[in-house]
Amino acid sequence: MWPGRSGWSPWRGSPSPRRRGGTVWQARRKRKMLDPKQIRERPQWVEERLASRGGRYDLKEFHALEALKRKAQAETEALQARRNEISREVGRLKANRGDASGLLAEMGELGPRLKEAEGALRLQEEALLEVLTRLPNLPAGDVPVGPDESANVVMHSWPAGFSGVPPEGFLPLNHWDVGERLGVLDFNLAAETVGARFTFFRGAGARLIRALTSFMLDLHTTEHGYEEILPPFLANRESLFGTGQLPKFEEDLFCLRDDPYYLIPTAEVPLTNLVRGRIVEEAELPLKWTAWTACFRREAGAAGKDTRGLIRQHQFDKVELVWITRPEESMAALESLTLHAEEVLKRLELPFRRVALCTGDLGFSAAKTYDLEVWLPGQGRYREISSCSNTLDFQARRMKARLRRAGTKAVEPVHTLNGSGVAVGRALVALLENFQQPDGSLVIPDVLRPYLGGLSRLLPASG
RNA sequence: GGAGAGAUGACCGAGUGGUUGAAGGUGCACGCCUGGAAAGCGUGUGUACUCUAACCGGUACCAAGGGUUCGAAUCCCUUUCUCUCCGCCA
Repeated sequence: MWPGRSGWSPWRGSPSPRRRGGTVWQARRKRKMLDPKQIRERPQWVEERLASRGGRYDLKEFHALEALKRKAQAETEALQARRNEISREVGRLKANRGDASGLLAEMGELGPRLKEAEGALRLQEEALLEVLTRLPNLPAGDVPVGPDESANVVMHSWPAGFSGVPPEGFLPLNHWDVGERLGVLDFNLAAETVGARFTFFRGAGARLIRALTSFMLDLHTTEHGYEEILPPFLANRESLFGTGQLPKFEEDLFCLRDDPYYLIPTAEVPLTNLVRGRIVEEAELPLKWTAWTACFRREAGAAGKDTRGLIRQHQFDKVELVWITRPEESMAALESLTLHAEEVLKRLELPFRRVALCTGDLGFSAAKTYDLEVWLPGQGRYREISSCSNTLDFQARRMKARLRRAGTKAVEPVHTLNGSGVAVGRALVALLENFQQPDGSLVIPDVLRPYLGGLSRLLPASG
């Protein structure tokens, strides 16, 4: 998928990571989230779209700050223009042995004023950006409006006519009971070694994780046209800002103590940032990347939720899908990407449904999101196993990822999309709950058997 | 971790204080030429903010930040990254 002909590579010449907070802030000064012009020119429309997410987004502050900033900019630039003019004239006079003392005197008076103006402008810019970068993306026009997940809309289910009713007289167990009966999960050991929300996978459990991962990556690379990437599991502030985790959601991330790096919460971060700061030729799009990574999340706001089992862990494996597209094709790309994630579940024979998230349930960076929810018979309900989003140009603006139209000089932000294809830990959960047998064994779905040496069934651990 | 060398536009690569946003080349676009193409010739080709109805302008940006100076890509300091050698190491 690399445009090899042009020698384009995201690993060459990428911007330097920023270490200190101040430097990051500097770098951020030029970054946008929503298009500020749009906010200025269509304030009411923007405000309404934001309001549909729920919560309060007061744009009055933005407009006030923006006006102040532009005033400061005009003043500063007028002084700078005069400074440049004087410097040029001084140079000319000196070359001709003329007298520049009058100009130098003016400069002596202008210098401090300029310095002051520049400082004021800088403060205005920082204040403006502080507000701007914390505004979420605008929901797309076809996103159902609603306050929370209760207003999400089920698009379709698979397989058709699936009822979720288990066979007569069979009570499916929770996956943690199945996992412990099979001897493939050990939560206690993890609690001793690290703490809550970690797991040891053992024996066939560990191998199943690996099999699921390989199966997904193979599917996406050989049939869906993605290039496989194995990225670093750490990212710097700049990258996390680009995808929208920072500055607003710092408390959700694990941070290293002695280095300015964070553990990635999703491969979306390193993958999408492959185009950060780049201008991509139109002909190179779309770019489609897939990656397996571990993902790390503090789950700071989830105390007491899903405390048992694998559903909500601080570390989990995920296969991610990322597209970089031209603006006009991103909505079609979202459909393709979501179908690719659905294909994983179909081949694993896991019942699922697709849900369109409503405005109130959208993530910070997303303009439109489909969740795939897999059926968990042990819980008797559907649970999220994949989330596929189109961020439109939101992330692209933050990370200055642009495309140049063929045959023109014009550049514009690309569109970025991401989706799980799918969450590996939760896929194992679904496997354990859906393929458990009344006799305590676990049947292995056909597509995974080649990855497990032909193994077709796991038997309960003896003793 | 130690020593050294570097970081300039889509790419390569000049440039050590004064109309340099930046020579030259490549690439790209348009035109000429051609039956068509190649070659050749000519012209044009950064990003962002701001101003304007538009044209025309203004400002910033030569890794990042700070300093010296009337004036900095160019001098000084700090940081980051890259490369080479040494050390250490999966």
